Amino acid sequence: MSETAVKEKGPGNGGKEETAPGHIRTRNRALILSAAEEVFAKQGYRGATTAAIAEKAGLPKANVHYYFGTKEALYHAVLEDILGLWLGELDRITEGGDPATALGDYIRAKIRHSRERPLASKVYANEMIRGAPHTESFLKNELRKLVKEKAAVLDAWAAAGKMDPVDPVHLFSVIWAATQ
Amino acid sequence: MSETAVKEKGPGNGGKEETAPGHIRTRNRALILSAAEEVFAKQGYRGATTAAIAEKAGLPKANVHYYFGTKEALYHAVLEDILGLWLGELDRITEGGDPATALGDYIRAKIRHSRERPLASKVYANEMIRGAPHTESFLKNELRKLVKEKAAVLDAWAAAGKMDPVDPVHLFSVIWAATQ
DNA sequence: ACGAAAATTGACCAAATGGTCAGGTTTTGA
DNA sequence: TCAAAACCTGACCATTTGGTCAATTTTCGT
Repeated sequence: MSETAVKEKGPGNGGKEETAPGHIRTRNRALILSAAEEVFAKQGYRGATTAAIAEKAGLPKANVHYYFGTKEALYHAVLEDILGLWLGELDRITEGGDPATALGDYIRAKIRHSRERPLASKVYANEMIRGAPHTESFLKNELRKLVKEKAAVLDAWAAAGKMDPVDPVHLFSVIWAATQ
Repeated sequence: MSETAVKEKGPGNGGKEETAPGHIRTRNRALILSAAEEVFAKQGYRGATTAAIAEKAGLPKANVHYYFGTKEALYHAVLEDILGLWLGELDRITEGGDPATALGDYIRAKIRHSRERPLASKVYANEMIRGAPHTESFLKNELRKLVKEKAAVLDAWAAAGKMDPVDPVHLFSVIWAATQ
């Protein structure tokens, strides 16, 4: 066919549109991550298929692999999103405060998150049922920095006699397990 | 090879052994169900493979299919075991008692079950995450009788003004969801 | 406008998996 | 003892699934 009007592309391109550099990458990754969260939540890791995720994202399967490589890596990315969000709430925990109050606040915030983003919560519930095979590696790598910060706070509290010493990784695991 | 001693069979056959009629069937089904519960618990429905279940049961895969037909049917049987156990505890719920006490007792018993048979609990946790696709059919078929009995009790309580009327299926679903 | 980089995707694989089956062995009941 | 029923299982098979690739188009920086 002779191509007369080959303009018109993906989703509703009116006239003006963002022209950011990595724009497409950003949008598609978000699209895929969102779809993946939903499918992983409902089907579990093995139950989720890259094809299903791709369809839900409105993209061909090969595109999913283009952006995330493997299913494993995609799952990893989804978990990173979730854990990052949950750990982000830890900002409020500082040496100044008191452990009981701070942790109480944190747990409340965490429960609110579970309500507001139930899919994320379900993904993590599945992860825990399987024995949380990725979580430890996470807290010791990607999120190590944040964990170390908060570990310092816990240590300070313990040193000040405000609480018993605990392993932060273990503490968060328990909290997350309890707030499913 | 010329076969000299073709005796010796499956698992450790010493000398004397049970001779019940359906003995083999009973033992192997139990073996498979137990293995299946473990694998379904840790891997979820899709994650569980019939090969893994067979290996854990110490039997060839074809044998698993011989006894249970399909993976779906095996999963169904595992769920039936679990739900039967949980509903069995309902014996204590009779019209004589008082709703708050009886349900309180039941919930306590249910929580104890979760502690004593964590695998069963995990299987059901997975089932609920996926939206409990089998549960409704269960309560309306295999376990219908028991459910109807208890529904009668609940109705009697409601009629006697001891409690608000509720749909029993919904009530149990909520309790089970809450006691994960 | 133009070449490089990024993005897209249909067509393929190899491996994994649920399931089948025919032929053989063991149990069981009479 | 003997035939029927139950049991066993290696070898297959069809489908599904994660993943790859090369050819093509689109976007981007200059």
